[in-house]
Amino acid sequence: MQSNKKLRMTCQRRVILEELQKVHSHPTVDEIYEMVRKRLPRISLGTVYRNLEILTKLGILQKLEKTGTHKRFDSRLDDHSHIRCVRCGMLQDLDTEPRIEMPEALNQITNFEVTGYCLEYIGICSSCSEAQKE
Amino acid sequence: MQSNKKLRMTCQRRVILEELQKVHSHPTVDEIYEMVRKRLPRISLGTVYRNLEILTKLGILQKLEKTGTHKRFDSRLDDHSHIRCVRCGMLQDLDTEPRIEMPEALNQITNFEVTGYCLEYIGICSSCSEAQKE
DNA sequence: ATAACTGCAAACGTTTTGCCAGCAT
DNA sequence: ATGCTGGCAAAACGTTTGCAGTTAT
Repeated sequence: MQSNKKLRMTCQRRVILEELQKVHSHPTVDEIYEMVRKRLPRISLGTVYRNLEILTKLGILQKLEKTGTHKRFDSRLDDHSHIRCVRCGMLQDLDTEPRIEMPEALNQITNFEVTGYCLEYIGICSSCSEAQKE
Repeated sequence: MQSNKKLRMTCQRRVILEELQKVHSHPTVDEIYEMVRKRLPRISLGTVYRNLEILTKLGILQKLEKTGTHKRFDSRLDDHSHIRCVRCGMLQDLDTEPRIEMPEALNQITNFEVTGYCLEYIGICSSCSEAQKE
């Protein structure tokens, strides 16, 4: 799984990582870019994207929103869970509903009006893991 | 919450809805466009987007991937949950981890190699609900 | 010398928008 | 007549990529 490329902890890479470790929010790439630019004014957005991707592949960062970039719509209206293949992006309904702690306590804890949830299991679907064996 | 516009159930709107109700997968907009185009060859992609959005606002459809379009990265590596404000998009960690049914049974049920999950509660954060009152 | 890396700008794919004509009320 | 709507094309947006020059080994 590990790449065989040699990795250099360049200044840009280190600063991106440090800035991301500094905050507990989950900044978007643009926000990260702005944070990093205060220390490295000449860094480019492309470099930020590239390094975030590399650091994620190395397991040093985690990408949130594993969910794809395409919008998807559902005629089923209740909260229900999905499972997504990280390889091919396939998304399917989960029929057995996992038990989710009811959000009532959450309202207090988080100070949100919690209106629903969005649970996706992530994994590798059978056809992708078949394909891998070839 | 309901808009005060008059809604016409036009042909395009109806076909989009019907096609979406026909399938149990969660097609992307592009896929929906192709499905609808078989019945209405002259429909435009913009119309599909507009109507999906309208039908969602009316509560007839549900938008999956409520999660934003921006990539976000996290230096925390464990699976942990988040809560997102649907108004302002703010995303924050959830400290109290809800109990998620362990994915072991899931492997069998879904035929996936389940590797993790992604749980987001959705709601309205306190500053947004304050702002609303004004 | 080689390979990894950066900045820049262009390209890309998805989604949104402005405009005008058409249609229902 | 009014106002919601659709088709089209252009714009906008976030992200990725190609290239040429730089840096570390």
